[in-house]
Amino acid sequence: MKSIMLEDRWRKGPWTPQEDKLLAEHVNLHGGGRWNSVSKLTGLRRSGKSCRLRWVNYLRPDLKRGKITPEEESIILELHASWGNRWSAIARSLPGRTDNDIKNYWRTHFKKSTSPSKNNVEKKPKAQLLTQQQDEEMRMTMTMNEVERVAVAHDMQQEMAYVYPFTGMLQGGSPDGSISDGSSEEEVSWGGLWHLDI
DNA sequence: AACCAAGTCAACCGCAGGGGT
DNA sequence: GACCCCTGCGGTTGACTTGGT
Repeated sequence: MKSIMLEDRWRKGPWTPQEDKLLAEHVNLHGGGRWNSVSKLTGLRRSGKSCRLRWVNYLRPDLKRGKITPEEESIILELHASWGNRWSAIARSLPGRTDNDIKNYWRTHFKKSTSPSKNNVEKKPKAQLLTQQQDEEMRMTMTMNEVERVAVAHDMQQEMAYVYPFTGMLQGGSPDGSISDGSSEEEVSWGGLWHLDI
């Protein structure tokens, strides 16, 4: 019985706009981290893990939406060749993209056609991976060709365009003072899936 | 128009590592 | 030093969408 109640403690499945709003407001007020306390402080019936994932993969204001560009794709290819499936590390080199984005992209675009390079990517102690990662990051910044530099600069511009509407919402609410009134374009990107009540 | 396969994406799970006690 | 808790990561799954027949 008790285990059933414990399992029942956390809600699962797609997030509702209300939950998103609560989480975004909480992170806006208190910052990220301490995810396990989020449910207590907000009343959300979501695990800390779930909250963190939702924030990182969807609500974060600096997220870039839309398709992976050819420039980003080439960066992914290069970094994956060096690092293998270190998605979070690769994501750090692609501002606005999450490890989940990249992982999904890789799976759908490359996994079938090319077997991932496993050079340098055998299981290694984390510390070793970190040093290698730092080396690679250094190398990336030094060897990034001109096309990629332009691409990154371009991405930064695009990113700003994405960021501001969202940060505006998160930091002070949307111009009309609400997360969504259901009529804004934002509502579209907030997902048609979620129009279900808790 | 209906069906099916492939593609896409959000979310969950299990594990490992780090920090605090 | 051992233990516990929290966080982050990578793998996987399942629902939904899109495109082809």
